[in-house]
Amino acid sequence: MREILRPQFDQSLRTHTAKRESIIDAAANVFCREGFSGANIDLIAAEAGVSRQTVYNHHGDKENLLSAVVAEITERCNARSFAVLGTFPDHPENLEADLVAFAIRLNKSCICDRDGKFLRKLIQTEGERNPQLFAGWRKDGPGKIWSALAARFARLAFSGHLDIDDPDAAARQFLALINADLQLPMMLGEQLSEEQLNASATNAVRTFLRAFGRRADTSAPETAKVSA
Amino acid sequence: MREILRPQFDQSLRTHTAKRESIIDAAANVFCREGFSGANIDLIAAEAGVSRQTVYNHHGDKENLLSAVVAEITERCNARSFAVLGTFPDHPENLEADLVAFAIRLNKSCICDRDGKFLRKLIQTEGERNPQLFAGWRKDGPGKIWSALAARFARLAFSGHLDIDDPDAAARQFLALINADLQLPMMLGEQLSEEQLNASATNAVRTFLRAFGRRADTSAPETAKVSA
DNA sequence: AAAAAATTAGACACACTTGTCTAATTCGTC
DNA sequence: GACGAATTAGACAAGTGTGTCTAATTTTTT
Repeated sequence: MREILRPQFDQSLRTHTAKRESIIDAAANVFCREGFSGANIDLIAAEAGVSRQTVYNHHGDKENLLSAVVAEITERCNARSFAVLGTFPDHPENLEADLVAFAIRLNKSCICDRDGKFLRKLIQTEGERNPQLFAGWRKDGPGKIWSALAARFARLAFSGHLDIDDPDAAARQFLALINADLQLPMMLGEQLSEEQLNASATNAVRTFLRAFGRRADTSAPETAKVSA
Repeated sequence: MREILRPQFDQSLRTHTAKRESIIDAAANVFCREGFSGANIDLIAAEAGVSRQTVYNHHGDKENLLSAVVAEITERCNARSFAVLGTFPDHPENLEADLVAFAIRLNKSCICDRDGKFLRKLIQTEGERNPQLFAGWRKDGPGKIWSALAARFARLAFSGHLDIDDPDAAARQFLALINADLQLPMMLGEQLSEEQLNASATNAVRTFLRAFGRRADTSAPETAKVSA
């Protein structure tokens, strides 16, 4: 039933999966724009450049198509989040600048991009009606990312760069702060400019460091090299 | 055509407006649960305890009903927000405790309540398709509330209770912080417990004051009167 | 080139929803 | 009790969307 018996030439496989991708992509766009009830399979098919029957051949019914879309986007989103998490400044040269750059990366590629927007929107519209649809997201998404980020902050605290009591809370607050200025435009579906992303991250990190930065760093920068 | 010629006895008016309220209320619930496309007028009528025809008599078509619902909820939500804003601790006895209590009030009656949830959800689902539907909310809602809150913080800074450069940014960040821990459960439609609200506000205010509290207060409280 | 598989357009049945209409009924007012 | 307005249940037409089916066509493999 799955993609079987197609080992020798991948020409068809390529177009086959290309169509599959195309359908998922179009479905994501339409679901995101119109919601589940408002989404029209004919429109999805047209937008994907395939016939309606092909959509049904690939994914069964509408519910199933939604599941496939959510699974796909969740996976992409999580992968990108962890990739960005890997660029966390564990050994910062300039803590403020490094955290700002990290925040911008995080916002750009995980929160403000099409997939992030799609997931937020869909979780809010369909999350209550269909909770197990997002069980995977819930499990591997925010939970793991938050604690991973908390671990990074804890390490920065241990190495003397930050002064943090509760790393988990600090991680959540860091994420909340870097999105503070973007919430409203994102809700209204506006496209965020480079300047907005920059300003938001800068504001956020400045406040974050006012709260969690080493007090010594502000008054005596030459005595910064302290702990191992 | 409007509600005219009904001055003498308000019995009928009461039931009339009671039905109107009931319809708006039911419609809000159903729109919120199912989205606009998914909402079913028959279901709204049933949930309001009236016949379908009565719904049409009161509000015309579905689009119109949505407008009425949004207008009603927006008004309620804004009114409540400004009411809570009136309880801001302008002359705090215990700044931390007062801000925590204020944050809890704000979350409880403006953000985590049914109306707040409804507005967020609906703005995200219908805001892009129908922006002028939320023009009123946009104009009188967050914009005014944010600047009003910023003015309060500016006053606290002026009176020496806080150390704030940019009151607007501080206000946005305050709001972001007090919601940091509630975002996820709210997205998933979970009911928030008293403990969660409490902990979220406490965490947020602690961080907010670490960032914007008078530095002097921690080390040398007697030299607090500085700036003019 | 032939066989097998996938895709396509179109028709189709079925269900659902919206918004209107009508006739009967309830309700408040006089 | 009688009148008028509002409400109700139900039928109704029109439109829309889903999911299936078929026959023709294209694409891929042998």
